[in-house]
Amino acid sequence: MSRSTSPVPFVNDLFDPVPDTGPYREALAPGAVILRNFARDRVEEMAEAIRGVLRRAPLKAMHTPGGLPMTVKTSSCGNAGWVSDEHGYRYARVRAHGASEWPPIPEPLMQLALAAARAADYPDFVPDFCLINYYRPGAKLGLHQDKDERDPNAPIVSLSLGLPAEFLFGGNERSDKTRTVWLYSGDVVVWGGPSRMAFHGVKPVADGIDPVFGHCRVNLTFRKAL
DNA sequence: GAGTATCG
DNA sequence: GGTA
Repeated sequence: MSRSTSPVPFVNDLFDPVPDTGPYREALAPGAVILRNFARDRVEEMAEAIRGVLRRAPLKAMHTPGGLPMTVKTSSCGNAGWVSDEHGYRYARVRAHGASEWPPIPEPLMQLALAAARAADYPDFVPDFCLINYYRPGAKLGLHQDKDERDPNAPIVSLSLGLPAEFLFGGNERSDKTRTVWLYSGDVVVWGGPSRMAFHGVKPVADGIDPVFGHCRVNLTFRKAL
């Protein structure tokens, strides 16, 4: 009960803890589902894979097309890198002159994305790109759509790691009503079909300590971008 | 346009 | 919600 509404357990939970649940599905919207605890047993493995990517493609603070800095830092792996600057949002197949290629999607991450897509009834999904979003406490992401990918039939697979966060999920228009759900380390959200272009965002992340990630939240979105 | 302020 |  406390887990589904707040990251802070009731005092009673400390004395009479609710047993951890295993993986289960939660409907979010038509075509969209939350796979609770989907990667819970593989969080350390995910962390190690992410560390490997970030060594080769360090996190960077992007700016919006309007020129203002984003609070979230990003990196990329797969066949492109996500770029936001004064020219807009885009996927860059090649890195800046002098830089090596984007690191490939690590195999454990790829396998997790494929399994999650299958569990969410998108069995044909094969991502070619993964965006790494890194949130320090206070970082947030305003309501937006993922609409720069070539194939609108491919879903988005989103893995949450580290500190919990409130995720906003709306409809195809910015003014549509949004649902707010807490996402915890190891949860996966998949949206596609009628929800593929749904507006979504993340509220400012509250400080805390995650046993594996410490004072940060890391979100991975797997996409068919090219 | 994944940001923010301000106005109506 | 539109505009800057």
